[in-house]
Amino acid sequence: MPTIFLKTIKKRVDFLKVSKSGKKFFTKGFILQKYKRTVGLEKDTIRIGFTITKKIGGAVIRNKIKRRFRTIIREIFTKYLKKNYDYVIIANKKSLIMDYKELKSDVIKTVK
RNA sequence: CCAGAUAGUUUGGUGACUGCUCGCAUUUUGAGAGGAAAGUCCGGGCUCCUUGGAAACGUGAUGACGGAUAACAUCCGCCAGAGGUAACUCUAGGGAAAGUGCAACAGAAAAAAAACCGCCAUUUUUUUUAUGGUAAGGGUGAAAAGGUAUGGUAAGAGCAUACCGCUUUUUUGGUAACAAAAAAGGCACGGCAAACCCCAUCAGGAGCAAGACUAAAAAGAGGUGUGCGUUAAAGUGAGUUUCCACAUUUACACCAGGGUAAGUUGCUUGAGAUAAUUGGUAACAAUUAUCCUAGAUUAAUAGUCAUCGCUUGAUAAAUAAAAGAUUCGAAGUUUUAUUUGUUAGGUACAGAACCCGGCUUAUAACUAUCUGGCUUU
RNA sequence: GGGCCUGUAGUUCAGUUGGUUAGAACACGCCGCUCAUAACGGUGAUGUCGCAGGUUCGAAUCCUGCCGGGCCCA
Repeated sequence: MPTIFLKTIKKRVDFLKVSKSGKKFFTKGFILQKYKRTVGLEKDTIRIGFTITKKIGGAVIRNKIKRRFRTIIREIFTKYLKKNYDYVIIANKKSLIMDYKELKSDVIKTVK
C-alpha cells in the first residue's frame, strides 16, 4: 500500500476542469464536485480545493469557513477519499451557521 | 444617581486532542494580525519612464496668524466667528475698493439707484387731477444703502446730538493674525468666489500586477519601400511651446514571424520600538541605554471540546434599610440594595499582502479628569 | 494589491457643464371602440434624483464623506 499525499488545487484551470466534467453533489451547506484525473503525473495524490465567493461575507467569515472544511478533510481523508481524484467544495451561506458534526457527516456522505 | 464633555487603556484566560506558515537547523527549538490590518481620501520613501539646464503658458491642489514635520488637506499653540446653561466643540477662515457674471417668482426698485401705496406743500378746491418735496410708515422678498432714543421740520431725512455699529488715522501691547484706547469721518463701501476669476504658496507621470534576474521558446542578425550627408534630419523631459546645452549616424513606414503568464528576487532594520534625561506652553526635537517584533501568494497565524472570567435578563434563598397596616411585640407583606445558587443568552468591529506619516468610516468593555442637574448629610 | 468608471419612474434613458419647472419612450391602471381579445384613441398615477453632511435665499446639479454595481492590470 503506497502512502497517500494530500495537495491543494491552486490554479484556475484545474478548478474549471473539475466543475465542467466532474460529478456534482448538493447538500444544505455546500456543493461538492468530484473528478478523476487521467494524467498520471502525480501518482497516489488527492487534490482538494475550496471555492468561497465574496457574496458570503468578509475576509474573516470566508477564512473561518475554509478552516473548518480543511480540518474536516484532514480528519477523514485517509479513510474515505479516493486517490487520483480531484475534489472541489463550493461553500454556502448556511455552512457558517451549521454545526461542526453535522457538516462532517454531510461531507462523508457525499464523498462516498 | 442621571445626562454630557475630554483624554487614555485593553482586545479574555487555562487545559486536552488535531494542525498551518517562516527562520535556524535536521528533530527539536524560536517567532507568528490590527486599532482600525478597512476605505484608498491625502502626504512621502522606493522603482521605472530617464543620460541634461531653464523660461513662458496651461492644469490641479492648498488658503487667518505663528510654529512642528521628510512631507501633508495632518498635528500643536493662538486669533476671529458660530453653537452650547457649562465642561467644551465646530469652521475650504485670503481678495467682492482689478474685472466679468448671477439673483427665478414677487416687488416701484435687486445696485453710480428709484418712488407703487403713503406723508407734506403748492395749484385747483367737496373730492379728483397736476407739479414739486420726502424716504418716517405700509407692502414684496432670502436680501431694500446703518440701529435705538431725543431734538428738529410743512412733512421728513445723519439734518443735528447721545450711545452702539462701521470706515480711516494714530498710540500702546503682541513675532504676527489681532486686541485695547484716543481722534476724525456723518456713513461713501449689500450678498454669492464649494460662479468665472485675481493674489500667494506648492506640485512631472505611472505604479511592487512598479521593476530586476533565471529557464524554456522565438527573435535579435527576416523582407520590402521611401528619404539621406553636417547648411540638414531626427533624438535626449515628461501637458504644450520656446531657448540653451548634449551626444549619435542611420531614420521612418509597411509586411511576415514569435510569446499567453513558470520560478527567483523586490520582501522586510525602519523618518523602527521601549525606557530615562534635557529643551519647549505644546506638537516635537536631541542624547544615552536596551531590543529585533509576520512575511503568506486558493493566500499561514487556527479547528473541535471542556472549563473559568466579564456582562444582560429571569427566578429562588439569605442579610440590611425604608414604608404603611395591625399594634405590647414579633412573624408575615411591599419596595430598594448587596451576596450566593439555578437557568437562558451575549462576549464587538473585523484578517497584514512593498513600507511609513495622517485623515475618514465601522465598532465591545473599562479607567481618569471635568461640567450641569437631582437626592441625602 | 493597485488603477478607473457609474448610480434619476417598474424598465431603458434625457436633464447635471451654465443653480430656482424633474421630463420622454415602453410598461401599468381606468374609459371608449369590439360579440370578445389584441391593436387603436382618450385619460391618469408613478420618484426621499443611491445615502448622509456642508456651501447657498435656493442643490438631481457645486463640495466632502460613506454605500451599492461594473471594468482593467501580468
